[in-house]
Amino acid sequence: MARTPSCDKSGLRKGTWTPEEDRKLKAYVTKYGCWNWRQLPKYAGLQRCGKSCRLRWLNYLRPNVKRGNYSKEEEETIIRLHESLGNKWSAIAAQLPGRTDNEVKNHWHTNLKKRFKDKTFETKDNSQEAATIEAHTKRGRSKEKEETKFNNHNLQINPTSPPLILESSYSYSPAQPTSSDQFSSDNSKDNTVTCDDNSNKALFEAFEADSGSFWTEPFFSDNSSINSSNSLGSGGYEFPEFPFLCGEMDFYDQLDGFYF
DNA sequence: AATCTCCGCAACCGCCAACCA
DNA sequence: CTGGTTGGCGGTTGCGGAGAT
Repeated sequence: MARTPSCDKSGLRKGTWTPEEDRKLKAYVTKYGCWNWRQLPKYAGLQRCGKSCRLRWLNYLRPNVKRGNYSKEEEETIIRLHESLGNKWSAIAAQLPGRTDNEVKNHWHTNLKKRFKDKTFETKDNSQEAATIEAHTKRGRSKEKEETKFNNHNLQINPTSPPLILESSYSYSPAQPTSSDQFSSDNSKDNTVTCDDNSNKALFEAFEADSGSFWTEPFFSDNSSINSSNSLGSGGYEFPEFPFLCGEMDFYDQLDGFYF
């Protein structure tokens, strides 16, 4: 199912994430947010590249991520959006609360593609269009612009597609919160941590439920200049020296906004 | 029971765009 | 304007479980 753990030449681990790595990453991101994916593994005590951490968090550890068990409605949505957008998995996933682009993509390739292809041949008697779709799923990324062109055209001519509200998969929109959009992981740019109250609580509760030892197992036990004196920390928890006091908000302001 | 084949999916890779100094 | 850095995205890979032989 997953890749065998190994190391690359620079000593970074690759392959399957261990429960311990998951715990560290989840704990760190929950606590500090993802201020810089590149630097994060270093401070989280992980021997992973930043990209790997980001992917693991977004696709697996992030709160409210739904796994498996696609409903009929979800599958229809994927098919319909794919028909209009093409392989814009992040855009499609944004319309499916709790689903990630990677999972939508996998589900498409493993389940829906065949079904969609069959359906296209059966209902439309439009083999040329189906062939085009089939072809563009086989083409590589170099043909992306061509695909976009194709899909934009398709979007315009498809009267059954409702207006799409495209948004970042992970951005939090106060006006239209969804379960997948409540938590903003993209705060590297403005150095803010945004999250609504309910998801804060859910996030923390979920986190506490499956990593109860976190508060007594620090990332680093040395050089801690910050002791956990906030409302959630138990006595004795030590944080690493905080590497990023950012912009207008300091770290504890962020934490306040993050948790409650 | 052993071996083979297929398939699902987690994770990696490379490219691109945005951002910043 | 330019070059470096970073995050995001989509395509692809390959491990390992499940079913077939």
